[in-house]
Amino acid sequence: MSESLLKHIQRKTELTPLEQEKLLSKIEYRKLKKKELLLEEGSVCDFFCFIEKGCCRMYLINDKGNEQTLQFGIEDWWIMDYMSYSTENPSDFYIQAVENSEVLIIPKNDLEQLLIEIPKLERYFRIVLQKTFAATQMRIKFLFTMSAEERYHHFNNAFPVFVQRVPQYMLASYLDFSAEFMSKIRAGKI
Amino acid sequence: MSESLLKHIQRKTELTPLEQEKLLSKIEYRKLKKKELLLEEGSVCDFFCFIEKGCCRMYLINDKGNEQTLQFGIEDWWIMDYMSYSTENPSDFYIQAVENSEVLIIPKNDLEQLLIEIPKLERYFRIVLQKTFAATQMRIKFLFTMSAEERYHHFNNAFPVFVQRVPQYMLASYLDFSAEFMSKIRAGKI
DNA sequence: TCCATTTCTTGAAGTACTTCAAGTTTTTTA
DNA sequence: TAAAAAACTTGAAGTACTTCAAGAAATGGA
Repeated sequence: MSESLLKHIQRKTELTPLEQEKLLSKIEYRKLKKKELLLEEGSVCDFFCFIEKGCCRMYLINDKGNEQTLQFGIEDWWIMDYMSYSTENPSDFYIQAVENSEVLIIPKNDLEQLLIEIPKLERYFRIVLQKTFAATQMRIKFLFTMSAEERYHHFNNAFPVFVQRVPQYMLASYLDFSAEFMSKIRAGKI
Repeated sequence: MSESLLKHIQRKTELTPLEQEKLLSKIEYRKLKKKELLLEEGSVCDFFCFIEKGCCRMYLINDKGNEQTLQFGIEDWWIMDYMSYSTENPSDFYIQAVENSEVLIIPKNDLEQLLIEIPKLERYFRIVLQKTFAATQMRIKFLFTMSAEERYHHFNNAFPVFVQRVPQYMLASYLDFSAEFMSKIRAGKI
């Protein structure tokens, strides 16, 4: 427990044993059952969340009452509502375990303190965020340039294992089309 | 020149005069004429770019030969292709001055060195990236939940001054609809 | 100040999706 | 291991856009 986060950090920067200990002392380990919520619409996202095992997603419920998935996260990814974290306004989103999962939570107050006490963490998060944003720029490119069917096939090719792990209706909304349309694409009826 | 970047950094972390000097020695100041390109599809984005004055955009040319704007940047924003920067693969994008602009360029090699020599810069970029990503999460929310007309009105309300500065057809593609549809929305014909 | 270029507008026709409703299959739980 | 819940499928009807083509208006450069 917490091994995977330390490893992930160690791949980008080296923490001393003391720094590791300091970090670990602020981390809350949590098991989430499938479908369990880590964040609900209306509450403030006052933490960073690292996924050790399993799969989580961030979603919202739209005007028509349907869920739309904005992000997925699996092992070694961080998942949170950055806007709510930064402004401390209530979140528009839910964060939910898609599978039984194990996550590490760092409360905002602790994290902000840790970043001051362990400047190497700044480097770690800078690198993580830079990669995350790079991936998001590409995602927007795909959303802008590909048809629904193209997005499905592209995602399927790029992350075949991942596609097995999540229900199709969640993937459909992540790719920004309806679950029914996903069915038709898969059946080759398009 | 370069004052605005130092100020921007100083709002988030304090650099010593020596650190400031070190940073400035690696910065290339560039004036861009309206329409001038800073990055072209096919070349590697091997720099970070800070906008001191003016307005730039990142766009691509799609299958049909149309430009689609993925990002805008104005004073005090960074604009680049993070994926190309990180992988050093050729970019899919163009970065272009929308107005006559003044930008600061930090070449990748220099920046990576600076980040090691001046750890406080890690903090600065971590904060910048965190804000940028927060804004992008909201943008995806808007793209997913709002109609074209709603996106237009929302953007207009949120950034009225900015809307004056860019041609409508660029804004239309940024909001992910056609220039013609933008015209119809504005004319109230929808 | 005039010509060229860029940007914006309009309407008509087409299309890539969505929505709805109902039924089927798969998975989970007791 | 049966019942309940969740996930997937199908077809028909609707709609929010796009595309095309042509012209009008605004802007920029010599």
